Amino acid sequence: MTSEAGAGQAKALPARARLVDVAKRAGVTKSVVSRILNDDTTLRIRPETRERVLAVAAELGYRPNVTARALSVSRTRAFALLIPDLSNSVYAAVTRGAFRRARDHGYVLLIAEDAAGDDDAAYAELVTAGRVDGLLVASSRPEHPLVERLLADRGGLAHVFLNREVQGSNRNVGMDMQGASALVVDHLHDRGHRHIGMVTGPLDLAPARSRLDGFQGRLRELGLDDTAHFAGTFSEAGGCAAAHGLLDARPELTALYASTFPQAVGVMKAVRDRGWKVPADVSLIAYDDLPMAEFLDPPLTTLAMPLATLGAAAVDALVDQIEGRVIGSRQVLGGYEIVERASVAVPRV
Amino acid sequence: MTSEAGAGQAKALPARARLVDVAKRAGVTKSVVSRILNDDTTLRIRPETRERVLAVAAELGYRPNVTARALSVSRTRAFALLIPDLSNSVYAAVTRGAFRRARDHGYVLLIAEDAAGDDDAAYAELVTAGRVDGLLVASSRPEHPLVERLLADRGGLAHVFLNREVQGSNRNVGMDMQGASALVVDHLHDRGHRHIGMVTGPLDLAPARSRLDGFQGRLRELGLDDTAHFAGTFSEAGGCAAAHGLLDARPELTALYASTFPQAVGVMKAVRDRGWKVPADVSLIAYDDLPMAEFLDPPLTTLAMPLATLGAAAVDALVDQIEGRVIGSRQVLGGYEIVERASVAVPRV
DNA sequence: CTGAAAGCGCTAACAA
DNA sequence: TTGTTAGCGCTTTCAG
Repeated sequence: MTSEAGAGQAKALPARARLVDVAKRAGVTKSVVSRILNDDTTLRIRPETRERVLAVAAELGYRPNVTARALSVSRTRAFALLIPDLSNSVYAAVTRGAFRRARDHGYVLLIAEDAAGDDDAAYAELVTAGRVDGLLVASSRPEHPLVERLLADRGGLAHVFLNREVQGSNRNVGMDMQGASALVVDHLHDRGHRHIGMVTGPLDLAPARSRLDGFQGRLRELGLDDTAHFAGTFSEAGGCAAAHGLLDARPELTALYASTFPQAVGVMKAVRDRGWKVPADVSLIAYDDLPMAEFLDPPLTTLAMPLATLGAAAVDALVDQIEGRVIGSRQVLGGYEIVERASVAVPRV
Repeated sequence: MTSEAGAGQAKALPARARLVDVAKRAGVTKSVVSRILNDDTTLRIRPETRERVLAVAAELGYRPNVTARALSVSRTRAFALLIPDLSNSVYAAVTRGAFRRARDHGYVLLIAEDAAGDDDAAYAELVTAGRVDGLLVASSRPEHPLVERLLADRGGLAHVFLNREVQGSNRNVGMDMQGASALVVDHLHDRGHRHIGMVTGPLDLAPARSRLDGFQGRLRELGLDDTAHFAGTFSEAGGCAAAHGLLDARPELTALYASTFPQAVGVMKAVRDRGWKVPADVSLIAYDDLPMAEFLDPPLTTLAMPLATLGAAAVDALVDQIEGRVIGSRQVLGGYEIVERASVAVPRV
């Protein structure tokens, strides 16, 4: 056992060393230690003193108390990432990217589920209570009370919107969902498909809308019909229902693009329900890639998006905002690709 | 610079009201307001004063600064839930249960991914830095550095282990995985199966072991062979490989029990690989239920576990620990059930 | 019934 | 090159 804290406390546990403990033991004052540890550049100090302080800090296993520091500088060095649905695996990648980057910037990333129904529970607990310096909002609910609050309260809390366009917020960070969706169309077109339909998300959600725009845009450029699409919730059930609706209305379709992985799973069920087969009767591509894709029947061809990069970019934007640098929307360019598996084939005859 | 705040700052934003602001406006002192707001029972105060204070607090939208409070009482009123893999949807339910209960107890729940490879990043950031009062450890890694740290550092940070047995920790909170696994066996047995195999997780992980124990125990009670099991990682790939291994060695098996939802998806692929069908050739049940189960082919029969209850129970245990009440391991009893879909049939002939 | 004051652990002017 | 001191916003004895 090392440190053993300090003097002979009766039967106290080896309490955590404080700044003052380090200072005393090193024969200097708190402020010196503080400045050394935070490597204050304006500090002129004798190298030996610095060494001594550093040594003592290490010996005592000193770790600053973030609470005290936060109170002092009114900065918590924590961000919160609000995600709408924890059970959606896709957010895991975003989270990891964001977490690492935050760490590099010296921030912790707290994850919170911003579930509908909980109202602004997460917001209230974290933000209003002053636990974080900034917010990464990945929620896609359109009339989210939080959004209005954030927008109204300019100059208030730093924040960015992730993967969605909040009009006039000037704080959106996104990926090129449109370009990626166009790539899906190209992929299908290259393999001979001329009747392509899309299962979208609820069209009042910006991300759903963007994917559709990219899809339709390329279709038009290609001189193809762009009217075959049907909305469903972002879930297996939503995908299933939408696929049925779409296929009922447009039996000529030979390929489908699902806006979401779970929706794609629902689509697969829908085509089975109709006694069809993927890809013999309809080809299918899903937005977002997950390990599970490989194990579906057939293995699902997907569009892998640069999720971790998105998370990291969002953190960068937030840090820029906090440190008073430029604030503005940004996009992570490229980084997406089709991962071919077996759900796409040439169109049936 | 003094406190000042309230006074005529040049172009200051409507800064957040502090305790002292409320106090001044109500014509009392900080301490009174503090005691009223925290409803200190030892406080004897004139009802009208109390009303006035409450009114002013509401009017000013006063929200205590948690940082300051934390520094003062050395309690953050936050817990961290460490989960091993954010992309595993199963944790979402645990998280929700824990979050709500924590809220009821007046705590926020911070979620962190305790990924292998990040080493103890999450631990260091949250715990060592003193951001939380307690830890809910759902990680299942066996030789986790964190576990040893927690165990060694008794009297240190409050913590519970969720859904796993850490020997001698006396801080485990779990579900009846054994009873649930026995129920799976019964379900299969009732439908005529006599040759039942199990795809387990890595057997050095306690949760994997418990499920196997329950499975084997009931098999033995039923006078059946209990030796058909094969381990794989907790993933689609692991399930697939294990199923192949198991079926190669034991072709007589007519039913399989997968320890995990992703594994079950892998198992389904394995049986397809072999040109077999679920459930005609082999029946299949998965531990854990997810919405997706309904949409697989065939819809997967699952064992739904009381995940939210587990999360809540873990929080209760943690709170008990912190408030100096009994500490001890506990189990949430029952709460599990088979949700029948279409992956179980009578044994092939 | 209410106020004064000390202090939680740290940072940051300002002195020396 | 280092020390002093005044807070950050809140809780909590202890007085009055």
